[in-house]
Amino acid sequence: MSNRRCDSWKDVEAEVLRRIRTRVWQQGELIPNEADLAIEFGCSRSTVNRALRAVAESGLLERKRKAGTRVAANPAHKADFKIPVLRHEIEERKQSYSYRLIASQLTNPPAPIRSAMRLSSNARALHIRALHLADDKPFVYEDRWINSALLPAASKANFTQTNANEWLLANAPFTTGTITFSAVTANRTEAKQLGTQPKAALFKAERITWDGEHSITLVRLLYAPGYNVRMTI
Amino acid sequence: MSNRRCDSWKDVEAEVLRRIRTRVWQQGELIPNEADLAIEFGCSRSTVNRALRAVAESGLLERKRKAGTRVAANPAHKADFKIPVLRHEIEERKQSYSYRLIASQLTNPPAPIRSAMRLSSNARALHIRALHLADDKPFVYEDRWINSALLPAASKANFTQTNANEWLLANAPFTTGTITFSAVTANRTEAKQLGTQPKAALFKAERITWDGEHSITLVRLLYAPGYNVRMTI
DNA sequence: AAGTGGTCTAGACCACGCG
DNA sequence: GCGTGGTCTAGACCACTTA
Repeated sequence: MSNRRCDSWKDVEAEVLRRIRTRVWQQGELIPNEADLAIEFGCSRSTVNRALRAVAESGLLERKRKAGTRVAANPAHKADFKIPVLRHEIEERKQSYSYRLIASQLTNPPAPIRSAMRLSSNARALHIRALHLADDKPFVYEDRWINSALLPAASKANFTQTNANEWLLANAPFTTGTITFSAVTANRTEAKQLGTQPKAALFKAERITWDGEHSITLVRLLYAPGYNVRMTI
Repeated sequence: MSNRRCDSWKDVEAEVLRRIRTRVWQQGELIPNEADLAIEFGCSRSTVNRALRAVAESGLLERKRKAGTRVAANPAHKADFKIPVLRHEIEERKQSYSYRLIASQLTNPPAPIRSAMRLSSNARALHIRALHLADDKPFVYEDRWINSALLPAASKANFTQTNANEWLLANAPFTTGTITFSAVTANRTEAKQLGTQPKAALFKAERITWDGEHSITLVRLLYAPGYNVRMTI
């Protein structure tokens, strides 16, 4: 029982996970400190530390200096979500991707947009509407604003060929931001573009990205009926 | 330019991120190896390693043995999503949480459910329908199946007092699974329960969790109109 | 074959936060 | 105060992958 040799941090991690799952270590309970575990597992404290940190990151352990490490009382389930590039998402389904620009104009955004993007009241932004198609059927309706003060080149880009998302990936990568999912009812324009009935339930993803204090883009994506987002816990 | 002292791995990480953002290191470009960076930053290779691993986990760097480390060509934006416990989500909005059990019965699930949960055709499962309320207004309609073969205790649990999610957290923690978001149109029953109009667009979250090869629970949550899920990129 | 990241070690010091 | 986890170091060996 005592000589559980673990030669790598993954071994330690696996053994720790086993003890949590089988409740050798109960929920909320304090587990031995790193030094003792290092002795028990026959490895160095660094190795134990690496393993415990990994498990803690997944939410199953809570660690505090001096207080020690305990099994999470209610394990915060986390899911990891990778934001897909539309083209890839469609091609992964073995459908052909295409793209159609509907409109593109430099204009003063309405107040809610200005506010969300922290733009001054007289600022201008590039307003783009476009359609992404899978096998020539409407897949996503995109309504986007780009902060043209921050990205003047955007006004000159040709968005009939390149879609805005991919242009931004190449020209303004490495951003932070938030993404919001919700369900909305299609209005007449949206329904028409997506080829569905008005009042259809649509999945909506809204994303705003930042370069430090400056907003880069605010985009609303409306997905054709039947779409879903899947994440692994 | 050369003597960028970095005393901690967070310093190194910050400097690396700065170089990526300001394009000192271009997209797709190979960056110096760990040993060289350690010299440049005046720290040990372990410290550099720790920092680069952290950045790579966030998707901005791609690392391969022998091939070296390069700035990601198209930075896979990842978002981290923590699955909220309904009670906490509501209480964080400073609303009062309450819960109402609608029905609970042990029965043979329909084929799609059996298939998703990998249950045999004659298996029985606990079918629960319930309502979660915020300030006494319907917030979420829950339709859940619990694998009673795996969790016989569930059949005896009193789900009029404790909601199923919290019961499962206490009795079947540490699971894996998938979660799916979509938009649906409310049917008559759902609309009635949530106090909305039929055909309203509702946000739906469907989650299935596993204990190894055995399904534990399949739950469908329908949120009252206006709900959204937010994640940080 | 050789260079790169991946990992382990033993030891050290430190920062936090409980009592 | 003092035990805990957090981190850094210098050195070593290994595993993978490309050239």
